Amino acid sequence: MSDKNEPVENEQITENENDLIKIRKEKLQKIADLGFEIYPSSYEQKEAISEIAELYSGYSEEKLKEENIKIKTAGRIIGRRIMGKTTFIDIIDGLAKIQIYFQKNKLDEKHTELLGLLDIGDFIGVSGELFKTRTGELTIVVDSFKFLSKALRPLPEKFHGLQDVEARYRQRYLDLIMNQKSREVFEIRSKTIEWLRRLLNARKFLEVETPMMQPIAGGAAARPFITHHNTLDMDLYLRIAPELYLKRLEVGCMERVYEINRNFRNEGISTKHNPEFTMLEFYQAYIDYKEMMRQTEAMLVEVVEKVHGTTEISYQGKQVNFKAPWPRITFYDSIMQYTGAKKEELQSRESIIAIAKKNEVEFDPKWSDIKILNELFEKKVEPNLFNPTFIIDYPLEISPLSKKKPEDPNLVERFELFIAGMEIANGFSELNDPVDQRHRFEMQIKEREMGDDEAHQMDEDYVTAMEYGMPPIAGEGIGIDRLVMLFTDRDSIREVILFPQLRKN
RNA sequence: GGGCCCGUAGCUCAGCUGGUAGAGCAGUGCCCUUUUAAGGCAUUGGUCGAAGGUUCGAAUCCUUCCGGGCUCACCA
Repeated sequence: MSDKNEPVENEQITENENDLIKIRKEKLQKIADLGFEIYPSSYEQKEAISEIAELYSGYSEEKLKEENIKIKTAGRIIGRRIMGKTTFIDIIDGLAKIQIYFQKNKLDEKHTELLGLLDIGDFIGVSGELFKTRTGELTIVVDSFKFLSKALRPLPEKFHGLQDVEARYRQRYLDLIMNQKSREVFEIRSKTIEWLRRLLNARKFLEVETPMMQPIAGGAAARPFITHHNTLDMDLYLRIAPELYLKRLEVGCMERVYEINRNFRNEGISTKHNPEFTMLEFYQAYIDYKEMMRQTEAMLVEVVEKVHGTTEISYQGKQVNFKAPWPRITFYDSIMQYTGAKKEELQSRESIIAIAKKNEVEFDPKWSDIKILNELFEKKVEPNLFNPTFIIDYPLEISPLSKKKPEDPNLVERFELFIAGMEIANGFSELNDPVDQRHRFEMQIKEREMGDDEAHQMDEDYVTAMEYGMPPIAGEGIGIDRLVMLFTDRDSIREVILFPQLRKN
């Protein structure tokens, strides 16, 4: 913190320390006084605890005795049972736990003292033979051990673990030590992303990285974060989507590209929204949104199978069946289906308002017809879409970057994928007509002038790129955090993000 | 941002129709060579989120602020 080494500061730290920390510091000093290195730099060739468990837990007591299996491993102490001349210690390496058995008559005087100076939370390296205790637990009986690092602060309680939600998010490291479930969430998160990458790579997609700091924040309807570059003396926006850059790459004949990274949206925080969130966006030339849906379906089914081992998962007490094919329902049909409205009732403003009232969906009279329809969709349709469902053919007005349907220019070739009532993906046949694109941006600018600060800005540079010629493309964004929520049965996005955004404390 | 709920020992929690703070775990000391939420005996530890107010007296009642959870609004 300070490079001045002011004694005042040291005193303050000491004053703030409670006895538990003081005692642990004294123990560390005693360990040093005994001649042990207190922060040694390595403990090499150690075996993973999870691998030891995997390899040998099936062995019988007799077999272990015969084979004299020597083990060297290391980890953090999370439990200790002292019984006079013997001590049992549990250590973990993040994936698994193993029991270590110390016998005083096998240790020299210095190591006996060292054993007494260990605390829960400390790191040790041990070597010894494997055996099974009376109760059948795989255990290492120590013939030597090494002190590796000290925990000056005590870990949370062993039985209840760390329950305080705020502490679990702010001090995620403690959550990961104490709560195996939490650790598993991030294993599944990693696996999910790994499999998405593998499947895309197998389909000859190229992984790319496009700017996270952009002069115009485009590609989605959202308020951006603003930042400033000092040397260039210019304001930049943290990206709300990589979309317009990835499509510039399509102009550059990169036919299949994808990017997995963070987007930033300066909006409300909730159990389903973190200001920074992870999206997979991918674009493929020469296909349309229908083919994109087929590929999405195939890919997600495979990811679920790889990550979960089955296509049926349980989410918040309900079953979600990923088995293909997934239903495709048009935006308007879905509203009719769940509100009981007839087709002609969705045509005029009066009847749309009547439908909203009949379905007890609140709206602002200033809203456009489309916005009221969208509200009907979100309130009456979305919560019912539990098994994976594609909603297709959205109104033009809310889709400024997608291609019109040839047979109905008021609709676009767009789909959104809903699972467990959550929007998981959004994709469309990409608009590649630069004249139409400029016109759409102009429509958005009008929206912006009417007070919608989430409406899209004009991006001349993007239109210019398109004027050089853009092939037919379909593109899609998949919300990784929400997908992981599904796979881990979590109802809050904060449970699947290691360090979710919180107020400063 | 609105509504409801929460903040007490390192951790998990009691105590809250006002009388000045408790338990379990962790810690410390002693006993214990197959325990596993080990056990037994003893024991340390608290600006009761912060600041005001009411009161003879506030962890408890009131106000404001800080932090969190759920929810509504906005969004993915």
